[in-house]
Amino acid sequence: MVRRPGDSSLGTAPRPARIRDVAELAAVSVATVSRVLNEDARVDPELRDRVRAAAAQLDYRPNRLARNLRRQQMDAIGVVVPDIENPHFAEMVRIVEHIALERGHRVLVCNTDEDGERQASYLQMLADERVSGIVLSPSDSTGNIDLLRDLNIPVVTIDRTLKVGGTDAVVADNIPAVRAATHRLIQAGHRSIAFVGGRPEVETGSERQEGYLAAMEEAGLTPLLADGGFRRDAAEAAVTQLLAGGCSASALVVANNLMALGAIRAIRLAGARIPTDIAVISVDNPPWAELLDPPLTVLAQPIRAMATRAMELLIRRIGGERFPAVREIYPLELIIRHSCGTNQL
Amino acid sequence: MVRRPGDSSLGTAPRPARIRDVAELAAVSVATVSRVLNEDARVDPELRDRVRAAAAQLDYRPNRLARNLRRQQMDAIGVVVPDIENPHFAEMVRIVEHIALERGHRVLVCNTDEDGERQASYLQMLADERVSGIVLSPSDSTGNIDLLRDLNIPVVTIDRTLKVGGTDAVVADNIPAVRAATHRLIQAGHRSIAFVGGRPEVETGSERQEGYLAAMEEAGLTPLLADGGFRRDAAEAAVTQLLAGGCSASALVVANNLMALGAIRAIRLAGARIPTDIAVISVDNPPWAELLDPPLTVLAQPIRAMATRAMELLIRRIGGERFPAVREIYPLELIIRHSCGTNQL
DNA sequence: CTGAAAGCGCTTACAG
DNA sequence: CTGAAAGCGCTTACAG
Repeated sequence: MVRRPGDSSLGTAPRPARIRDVAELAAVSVATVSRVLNEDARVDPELRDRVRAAAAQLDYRPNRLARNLRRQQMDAIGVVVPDIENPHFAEMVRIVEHIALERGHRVLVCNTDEDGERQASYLQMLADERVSGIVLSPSDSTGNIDLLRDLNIPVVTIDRTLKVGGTDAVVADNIPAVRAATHRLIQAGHRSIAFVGGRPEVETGSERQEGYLAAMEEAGLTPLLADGGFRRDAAEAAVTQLLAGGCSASALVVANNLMALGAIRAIRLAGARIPTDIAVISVDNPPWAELLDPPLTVLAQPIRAMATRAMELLIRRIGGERFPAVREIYPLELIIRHSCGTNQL
Repeated sequence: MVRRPGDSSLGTAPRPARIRDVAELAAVSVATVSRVLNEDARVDPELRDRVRAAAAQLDYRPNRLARNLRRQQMDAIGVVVPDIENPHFAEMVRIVEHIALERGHRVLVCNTDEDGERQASYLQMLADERVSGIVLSPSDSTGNIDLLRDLNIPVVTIDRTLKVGGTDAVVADNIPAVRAATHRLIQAGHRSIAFVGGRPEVETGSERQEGYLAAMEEAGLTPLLADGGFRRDAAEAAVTQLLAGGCSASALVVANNLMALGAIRAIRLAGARIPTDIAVISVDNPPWAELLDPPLTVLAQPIRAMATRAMELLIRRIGGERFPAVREIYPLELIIRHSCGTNQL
């Protein structure tokens, strides 16, 4: 049994009006209704008003699912980040979203939780739903982008990028920044400096480690790597183990803000003091960094500029513009606070 | 001109295979292909294998947009939160997402940024796309849920709830918690206690304020309200103004963690010390609370339990289960650290 | 168990 | 400017 719009027997909600209902009420064709609603072609003003009135009267809302099928796209931008609990990415999402909404795009946020499989499945989903574009900060730099490319869905990567080329990338200049920071610790007299690293299989992880290693090597010092996997708890465990191992590290370079939290906690629990016993420098500048005890010395990333640029590129691609893939690199800023030893750097 | 699957002239990507192509290759009907792919009815094993082989050979992926239209739903759970940069909601999102994925649901995250209009437009979008259910933490408690109800899309609210009844709600027991915390400050000798509040038009905002007011009134003390709008910067400005106004507040009750950051910063900038000059208690227990200077006394919410319960309810609703709307209330836990004065409470 | 056919609700060449 | 009609790619009663 097919229910008609008017047919609202008690209990069940009335079936929503379809375009055909509007057409009938306005005494025009469905094509005309469609045109009016999409402000498409020039339609006779009188018909336009009739259609609008009919639509209003029936409380008509176009069925998006039908439109999606017909157009083979869902008209939204997907934002895929590795860890929504990381304030760095949370801020990025907010900025991207703000710009997208401003430009009339809807946005869908997906959190891959530093998991390659989840990334794959979310990208698959966004491809299946035919989003118009994707801002991706990969959990897995080997991520498969082919399906997106086949479907002509533009992707711009941000913060971290993909192994395969061909997509626009907006990244931070990690290597020199971490190298310089490590170098300054060395100049301040530190000889035993450990690196609390994030997943080396990801660009930011490997680059930050590389920067640290370069500085250590230049100074002829032995590097000391602790694996924090970009996560707070893992970093806490790694640093606890480091300290328990009788290691004599007098300084720590930490690869992101979540791990800084874990590292600091581990140091405290071990009864050591910052910066007296152990100096700390971390990447990222979350709002609480300056309020910590002691205030945290950081390498701040220009998230707003990066996110803005990424959206600019994506929107141009969505608009069909064609240009060679760009890779843009933004410098980090060293903000010296107290956790690295006052004014020592 | 219609392009056929095989027809991949240079340059353009080959059109993706459709169900009909699979059917032809496997020499069965499209109905059979559909059945095999949906593991629907019992299909003859031989046909099944043929279909699977054909699908694999053509690298067939069902067109989700067509399926969505046919089924009138997109098979995903929408998660709508007021502020993705607030670690409280970020954690909630992660837990909800984890459970959803575990149960085979895809998830779409939407951030309404404490904005009623954005909430309306995201709910509209999720309705239009026919998600199977929504976890909503409202930015605007007057939010319109009717369209969701008309479409039979279940909604459960979490943390904050809606004015209109009829939806399941999982909330924290804000009033007694804030009242008790305020009361303890009073017992510790404080007479001038200010409240840094979040948007009173939202449930958590009004309830926390109510708890504070109740305690003050019971003690015959004059309340002092500062509006922080649940935002860090606004709270910093409000507290700065409070202190500049020559107010003699010796303690602050802050309604969420973001505002605590702002309040602490304002106190520092004003040259006052915590807890000596001003004691601070805040709602929320983000990971950095214990690492602040001084460690922050907080009212912690059982986010995991709340999010888990919310998902349980939602999944039952999605499964078609019918039961009266529930409202579940979870207690907060007072965690005493140093920011309220050592052991004074 | 299997297939032919209807239909989900739009959009968009095509003709007039 | 307007309408009749085809078609987007599936799913699912219905018959056999």
